Amino acid sequence: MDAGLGFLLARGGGRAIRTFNRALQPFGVRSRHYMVLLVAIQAGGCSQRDLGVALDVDPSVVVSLVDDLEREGLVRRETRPADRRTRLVTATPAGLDLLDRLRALSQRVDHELTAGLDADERATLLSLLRRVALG
Amino acid sequence: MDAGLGFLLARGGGRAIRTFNRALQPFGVRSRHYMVLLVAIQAGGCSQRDLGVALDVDPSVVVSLVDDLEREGLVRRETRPADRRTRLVTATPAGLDLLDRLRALSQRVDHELTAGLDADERATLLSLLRRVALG
DNA sequence: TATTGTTATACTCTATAACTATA
DNA sequence: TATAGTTATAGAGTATAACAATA
Repeated sequence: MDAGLGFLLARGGGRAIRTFNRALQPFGVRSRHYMVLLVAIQAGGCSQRDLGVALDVDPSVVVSLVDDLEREGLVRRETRPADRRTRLVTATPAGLDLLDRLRALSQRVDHELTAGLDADERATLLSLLRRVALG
Repeated sequence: MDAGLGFLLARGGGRAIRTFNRALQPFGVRSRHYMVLLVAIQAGGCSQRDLGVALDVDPSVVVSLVDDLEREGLVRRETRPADRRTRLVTATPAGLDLLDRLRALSQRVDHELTAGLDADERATLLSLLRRVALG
């Protein structure tokens, strides 16, 4: 099929999300929850606004994702005295523990998605995607 | 950010769909309608089942996409005497005409999405994506 | 029995606007 | 006034199951 680049991106992205979500099912979270956990932990605590920027989603979406994670005891919202508008999202020990396992899972899924590529090709794709998907 | 390949694919795909849909707005269709038109015309008529396979979507989704296009007079459903279960989706002259314009639009959007890449890099990305997104 | 298309339904995702509390 | 977070809502996308017509 004479598919354009945008179509291939969209289709590959859909496939990536579905595959990862299926793999995440036993853990009771979905791919976006994983991303929130990942960003919050890597930053050592992160405002919801910054989470929205990092994930490229609306602040209102961040609210419900953090709600879900908080309900599961995986993150906490802390109010910072410096600016009492912002809520600093930090991981609990349970959140840190879960992220460790999900990181490995994420790598397995990435590998499965690119099963047809060798290591060099995978690295090339990753670097090109970074320049297209971010910024 | 330490983003995995799946995350970058998902994010790039989302960006591609949103950008293309915005560009398509004046034409009254969305990206999936474009894909249906494209596949149906390239195949010179296509069953709904095959459209679903080509687009990687459920048959029930194809129904509503073809409904939309038929309502706009862009495609027709023909019953084939050979197998009266299948509906052959073919483009009308108006559909062919629209596709011509949308093809150019799609190329512009693809170019915009990969604005940071040179021609070689764009070709490499396209070929790698084909192997990841299809099959 | 199996397949094509259809309908119905529920859930997720996306996008927007309006509101609150703080600055 | 502007910003961070929240709530509400509508529209689009996704996933499933059940059904009719036909093979």
